[in-house]
Amino acid sequence: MPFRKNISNLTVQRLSCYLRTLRTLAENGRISVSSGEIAEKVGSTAAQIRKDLSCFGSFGKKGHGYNVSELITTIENVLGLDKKWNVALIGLGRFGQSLSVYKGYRNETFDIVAIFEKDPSKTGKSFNGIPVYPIDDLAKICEKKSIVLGIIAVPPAAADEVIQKALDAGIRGMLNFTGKCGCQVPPHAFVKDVNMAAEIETLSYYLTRQ
Amino acid sequence: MPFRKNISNLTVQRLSCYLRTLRTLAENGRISVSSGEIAEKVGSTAAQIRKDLSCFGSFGKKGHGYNVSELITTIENVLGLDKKWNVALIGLGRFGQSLSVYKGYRNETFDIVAIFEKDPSKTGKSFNGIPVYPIDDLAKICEKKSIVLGIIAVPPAAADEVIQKALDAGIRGMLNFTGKCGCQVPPHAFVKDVNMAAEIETLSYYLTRQ
DNA sequence: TCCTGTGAAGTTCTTCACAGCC
DNA sequence: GGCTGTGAAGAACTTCACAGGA
Repeated sequence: MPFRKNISNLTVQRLSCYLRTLRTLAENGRISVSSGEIAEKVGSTAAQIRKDLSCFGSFGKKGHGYNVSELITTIENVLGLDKKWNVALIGLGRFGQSLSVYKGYRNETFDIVAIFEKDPSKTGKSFNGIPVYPIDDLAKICEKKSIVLGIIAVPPAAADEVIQKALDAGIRGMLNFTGKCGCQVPPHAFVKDVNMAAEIETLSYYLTRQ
Repeated sequence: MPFRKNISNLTVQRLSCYLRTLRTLAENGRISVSSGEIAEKVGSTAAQIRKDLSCFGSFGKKGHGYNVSELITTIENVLGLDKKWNVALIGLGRFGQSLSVYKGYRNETFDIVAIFEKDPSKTGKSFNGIPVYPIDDLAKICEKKSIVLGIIAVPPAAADEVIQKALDAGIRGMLNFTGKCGCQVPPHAFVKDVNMAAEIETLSYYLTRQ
């Protein structure tokens, strides 16, 4: 994979969105697509799409656009989706429970293979077919199951402590649903804050100031 | 509220994060706080905090920092959180069900007062204490209950149609959990895409390319 | 003619650095 | 001394515009 430029954070996020659109196109039997058409479907501009795609090579055909299946393969490869990621869910409260059943991501790529929970009454059994372990077993199980991704769904007050435990267990990427934002991690690790309160408060702002 | 500058999208999102930190400080009895301390807690820089706050006035005390409770009140006012928003949840599949019980946002500000669902076997009763209506009643109920915010939790293929219905019903702000991104809406309306697949795929990228 | 790929220009966002005030 | 508020500088991102290939 020729990485001709640094791919920015924003570009990475958009690639994921392009990918979804391309998969839909592929399901509908489409062979090729132009940057303008992708732009229309994802609510962006043709120039933005081309700039983003140009970060990792030139494989469009001038005058004809991009080959849909080739572009899907390329983006999957860039994003590292061409392998399977074992994921740990930490926290089996109400939101953790719902995340364990939510399949918004592709199961063949991201698979929750272990759940960790503090409350001993919940551990030692399965939830939704996934074994539930005490949180103290994090390091042991993560190593055994090759887990490097985590979904953190504990209360905000426990966020820092749990994230630290996850780091110690070798988890290097986390989706943080705790609501606590900006938790510090070392440079080799990544935490993405997913914050529904912030999202809905942003809407409140726009509806108020308009 | 003196709006001295346009507040950018990014600033608005950060305000929400500052607010959460400030509330925690207030609960701990803190009276004042410096931009540097907020920055440390949210993982940002002091200059960024000051720039963001300067958008809507100057109320820090030089040499002393900001008054915590005053800043909370101001940010709540800026974000429009000083009133109650009635919210509609559209889609009562598994993820919709979990969103209806998830209280990641403040209930005194955002209150789900109606659920809408296509499947007639689910309508006409309550779920988690919230009445479930057929989706065709959207306009009628939204007007009756003064609903202008919506949480969309239907399958991606239905996203465009449901968002259009919500717009027609007078809903002007939506959290879009469908996974379909970039749905077009008129300029007076706002859709925020919340995309767990994109978030986790971004992590995959960073762990792969490192 | 159509559409890509890409420098250049334009815009937006962040960081710097310091005057000013407590 | 400590910390805010803010122009100015710098960095990052987006859009423009056009050369060039199919």
